[in-house]
Amino acid sequence: MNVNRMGPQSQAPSTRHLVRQILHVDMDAFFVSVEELEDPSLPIRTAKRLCPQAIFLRGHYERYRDYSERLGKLFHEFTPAVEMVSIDEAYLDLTGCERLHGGAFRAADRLIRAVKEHTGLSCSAGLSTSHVVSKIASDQAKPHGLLYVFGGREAEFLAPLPVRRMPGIGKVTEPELGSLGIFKIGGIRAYGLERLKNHFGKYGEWLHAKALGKDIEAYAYSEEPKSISHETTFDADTDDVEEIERTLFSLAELVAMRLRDHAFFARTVGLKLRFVDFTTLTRDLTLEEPTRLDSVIFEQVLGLFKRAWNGQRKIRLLGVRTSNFESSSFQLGLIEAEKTAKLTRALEAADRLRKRYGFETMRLARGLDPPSAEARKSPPRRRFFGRED
DNA sequence: TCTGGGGTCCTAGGACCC
DNA sequence: TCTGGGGTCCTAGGACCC
Repeated sequence: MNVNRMGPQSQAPSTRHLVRQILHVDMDAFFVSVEELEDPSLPIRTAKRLCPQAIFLRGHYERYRDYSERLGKLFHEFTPAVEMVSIDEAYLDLTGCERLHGGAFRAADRLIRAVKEHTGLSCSAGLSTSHVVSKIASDQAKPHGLLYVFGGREAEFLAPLPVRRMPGIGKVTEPELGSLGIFKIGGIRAYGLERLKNHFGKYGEWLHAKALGKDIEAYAYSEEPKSISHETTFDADTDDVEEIERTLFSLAELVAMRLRDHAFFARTVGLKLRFVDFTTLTRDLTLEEPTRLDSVIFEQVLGLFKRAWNGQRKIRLLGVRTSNFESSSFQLGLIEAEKTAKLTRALEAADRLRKRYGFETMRLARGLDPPSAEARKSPPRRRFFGRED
């Protein structure tokens, strides 16, 4: 393992004064590595080189999630303060782990070895006093390395790096900074807080703090999602109303299922439309009555769609989004409440079947494809229980 | 690179209220 | 009647991330 250190080449640092020690762990080529483990015969490097997106798109999400969960468990053996921020990435707060692990640096080193040992996967990690710096450090440490940035040396570590390395600076902000003569992270700091604020508003403050290696937001990572959405791009652009409605219904089903899974009611439902020419629009609607029912979401989104589309331009992509969650619905009239509860129970039963046998086993009539000429002649395929194989 | 799907956060304007 | 200022909620869009 490559062990790089920023700062004095002395021994591993002490956490005696309880300086915050944030570790960012990032898996190396996660999807590809999992595939290799599962099927070593796969000439995956060649495939990846030829077609970098293919593996990701056709990937095995279940498989990746399994590995991700195993990693999460392993991380928890080091500290209870684990934030999985994506399927292959986590922050661990190692502050004050002196007694248990002999210091954050040693813990980080052991963690990287443990990941390899227990899952066969390799990862990289950055350790510092803040989330931003650790994130950038883990990136610098790749592959299979650990980079520690000593407390007090954060800004110095960041200064020579190109601005694009900073998470939160993308393809729009990079040239904008460039037009101000700022190319390195150190340049952000040198430009000065006031001028940054004049130019970028609140984002200017954010930039300045990040350039010094400081976390600006509390990083209060919440387990609960703020929005749930599904979208799909058609194989061929379409203006076929039936196909559009069928698709919206399917998307509404997927979204509603996940709402019930989280025990959420959504107050706001939204539509996303992308036309042939790639122009994209969104429409939101806030309901009086929060919902988690497929049919309600579908009806509302369909309404939005009808108002937003004049039938002129063909459609490339449709999306259904819900947000503004509440944990319970408003008080309904007694009869209404009973109906809704019944319907919800039925849908939840359907959700359980779907989980067990796959989403396709249980579809409401609206979302199903129309029967093909073949199917109309022959007996219908059974879609309720189990698969046919 | 002719462009997939799931998210987060921010801004800005308008409606509405006091 | 015209005027002010502040606050909240809603909606649309955009930048960015993995």
